[in-house]
Amino acid sequence: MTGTKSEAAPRRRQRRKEARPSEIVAAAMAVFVEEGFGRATMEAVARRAGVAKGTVFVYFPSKQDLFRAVAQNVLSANFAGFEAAATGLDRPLEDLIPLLLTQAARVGDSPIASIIRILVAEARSFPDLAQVWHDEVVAKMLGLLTTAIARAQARGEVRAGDPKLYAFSIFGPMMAGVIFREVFRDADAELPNLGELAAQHARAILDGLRV
Amino acid sequence: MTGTKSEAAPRRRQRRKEARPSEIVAAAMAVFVEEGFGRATMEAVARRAGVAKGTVFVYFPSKQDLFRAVAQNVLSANFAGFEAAATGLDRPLEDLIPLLLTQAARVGDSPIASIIRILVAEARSFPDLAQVWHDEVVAKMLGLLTTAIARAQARGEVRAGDPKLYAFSIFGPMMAGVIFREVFRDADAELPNLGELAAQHARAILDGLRV
DNA sequence: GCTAATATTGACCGATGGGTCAATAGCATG
DNA sequence: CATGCTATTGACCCATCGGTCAATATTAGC
Repeated sequence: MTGTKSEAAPRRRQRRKEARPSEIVAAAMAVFVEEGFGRATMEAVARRAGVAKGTVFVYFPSKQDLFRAVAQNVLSANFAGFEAAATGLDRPLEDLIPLLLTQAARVGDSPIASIIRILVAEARSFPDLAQVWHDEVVAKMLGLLTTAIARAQARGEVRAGDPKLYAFSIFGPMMAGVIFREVFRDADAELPNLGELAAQHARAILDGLRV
Repeated sequence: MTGTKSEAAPRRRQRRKEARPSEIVAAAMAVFVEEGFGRATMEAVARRAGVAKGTVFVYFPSKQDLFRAVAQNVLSANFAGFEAAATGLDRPLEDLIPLLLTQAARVGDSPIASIIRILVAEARSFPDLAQVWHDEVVAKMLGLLTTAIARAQARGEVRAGDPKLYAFSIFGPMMAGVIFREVFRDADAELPNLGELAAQHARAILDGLRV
């Protein structure tokens, strides 16, 4: 920022109305991931986006709105595949569960994990965001899985029990693993390998659910 | 807070050096639980403790230190029982797992759940706290469980596989349930019953782990 | 080029809240 | 009751940061 006499010295201003929002959202995601919501500043977001602070407020009326946009963006971009992946609700759980858990394992190293952490942290401060997140992502996935389990029960493949709670039995360890890695990434801790966890847990829980 | 003409109107000041720290920690816990770390103010903590803001700073040099004290207090108070409960490492997993999961279910409605949420949220901001939490609580419990599983494997009761990852298979769903309830408590969502989850998951995962 | 329209800027504002400290009130001691 | 010690107070300080807006640079149209 200081020294080095300015490299290439491009125009200081540039009007690119179309590109701004996505650029700002991308910058905001990076800052939120690094700093969390509380410590992240709009100034930092602006700097990262190569833009003045005022510009950010032109496109996003408040910090909360910006955060909403980031969350929306990340979630829609990365969870879209899930629904498609699980369309075959009637396929045997032997196929569905490993598929879902492998998908979940990929989440571990993506920005989604950080966004999830922040959402967990700030759910109380953004009740409506928590609601949207629940309705658009969590309830859908949970519903999908629950339905698949219920059908497997109807086919006599899975033991009796509340299918919704079985859904927790299935994805819970992955969620725990993702959060564990998020929280203790910088601590001196042995982090679980999510791929192995997915494979091993899939085998165990499948056997456990059988009649 | 206003009105009602002041009840009992006791002395405005009172010197109780011994009692202050614990009172302040208790008040801080309530405020942190309600507001989260970011939104909690030292003023609110002081008011809740029936004390001036300056007094809080006499006993806790900074907001971070206060938070540290709260976390330390909650964790040590409530997780002490776990170790004792799991002393019988060689008891069959059929006993140990339901015991642990039932314990975990109790966590769901205690302040621990909120503190855990905040710790998850702020782990990046308090690296040393995350380290302590890991070393004092998480690693211990995980180690206990891992050892128990490894011994069960040695006895031929549990299938092959990484015992540490099996530990995630066991407690992961409970953690997911606790966090789910924390995050969506105020959302329009159906919250899982932790007691039922503990019982049902214990049965399923025990069967799944068998050779 | 000239001009109108507007995207962009960054200095500025006001509120918030962590942290300080000189003054003060309660207590112990003789 | 006087006195010294100190626990307690709350007014104050000031850095931070979300948010505003009049000025300005850039672009498009003619």
